[in-house]
Amino acid sequence: MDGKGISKAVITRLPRYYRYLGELLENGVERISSNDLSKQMKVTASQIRQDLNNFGGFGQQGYGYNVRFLYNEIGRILGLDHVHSMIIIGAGHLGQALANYVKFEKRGFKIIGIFDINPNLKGSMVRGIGIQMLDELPKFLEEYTVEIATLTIPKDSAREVAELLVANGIKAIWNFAHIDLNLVLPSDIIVENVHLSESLMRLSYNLTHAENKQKKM
Amino acid sequence: MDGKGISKAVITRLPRYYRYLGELLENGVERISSNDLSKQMKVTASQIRQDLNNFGGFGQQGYGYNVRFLYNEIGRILGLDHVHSMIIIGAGHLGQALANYVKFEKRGFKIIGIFDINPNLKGSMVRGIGIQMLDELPKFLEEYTVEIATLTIPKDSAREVAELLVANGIKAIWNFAHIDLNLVLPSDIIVENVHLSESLMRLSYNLTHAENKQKKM
DNA sequence: TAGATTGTTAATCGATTAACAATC
DNA sequence: TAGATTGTTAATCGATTAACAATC
Repeated sequence: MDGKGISKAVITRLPRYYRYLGELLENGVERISSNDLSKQMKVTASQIRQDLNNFGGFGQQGYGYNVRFLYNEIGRILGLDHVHSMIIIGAGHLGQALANYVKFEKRGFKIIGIFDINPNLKGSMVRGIGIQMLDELPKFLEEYTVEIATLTIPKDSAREVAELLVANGIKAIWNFAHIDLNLVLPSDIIVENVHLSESLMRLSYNLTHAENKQKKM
Repeated sequence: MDGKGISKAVITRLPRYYRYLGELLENGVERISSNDLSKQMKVTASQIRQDLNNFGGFGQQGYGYNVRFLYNEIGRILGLDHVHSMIIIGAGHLGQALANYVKFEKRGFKIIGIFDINPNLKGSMVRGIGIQMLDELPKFLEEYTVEIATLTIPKDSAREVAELLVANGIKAIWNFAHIDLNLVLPSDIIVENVHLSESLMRLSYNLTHAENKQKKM
């Protein structure tokens, strides 16, 4: 009934369910059947039911699913029912953009520190948080409980910094550097990658092969 | 021998192969076998050979793969052998961060315009490009050939703007808004999503269920 | 109760891995 | 030539879809 042995594909779909349910909730929809939801999301009803039943029976025969209840349950499954403290390593454009992204805080991801190695940035404020130097990190991690470290630094220093983070107790890394940290860090460290250039390459691939794609439709 | 009927999973792996081959190239490695590469990438040699053979026989029995050749071939498959012109819609923190990301240009993604609706931003320069107002977009798209539009705007206006883009000839959208544009746009429009909050939720999921995960190891 | 819709088992489909003949 | 390694077919595994009995 919990997160053991759930396939990656299922986990990837959970946030999407959560998003659709949140919208239904906003629109005042009280209940929904897997069939109706499947039409909106363009997936099979069977998949929705299978996915949800990995975590428990949230529906009711003859009724469907209560939107608010299911929304909350998925939120709980995703760990959005409590606050996650976060730091950002790398106060470049991307790091600052993430720090300024209000929506994360609404979802319970609270940024409590920003670090960089560029002395010119020292003390600069980003959304009310002063940028600190990387060598202040160990002391900071002793003082504050931090769950997630966001890595927005160039690839070349990413491994070294990640190892420093892990040595100081960080358990999860949101990694924007183009390196497979999961292959170099201990296996119990959680790494979630956002590789923007790989995303752009997939787009480029689809653009380049658009003619063939068309044929299939 | 080309991009027809290639599965999404394969396409997702191509940029990763490209990255590893690029690193091998930098390190002066001339040739590599699927077996050696599989050890570095932590995938099966069989998968590497199967993936590559979707596009052609790039190797040689008894020798393996020539690194430079394979690197170039994958680059060509991904469409990185020619320049893609790009515009950014939404000059907020994220849009500006992307505009400032030098690496894209090195890969052939050339940003030639930035648009926003905030009149305060009009004329502001980002990496040498002046921010234009959204109502200047149709004229701009008549004048310049633009392949990709990057959408870094709030979800609420994303659909409308995307439809405007499509109406003016845009064929591919790099979408950072939390909406499934592919479901509302014509099916020949290419949409590549980067949903940061969904990535963060997956991280949160793995963090929340870390104990169970441990057990499996 | 009758109708609707879930939860769950069984069938199908597709992707990954293994095996090996072809060949450099 | 002998050894190495690919390209490709066959076997396995896992994920998706279909079907339906259970039940609200």
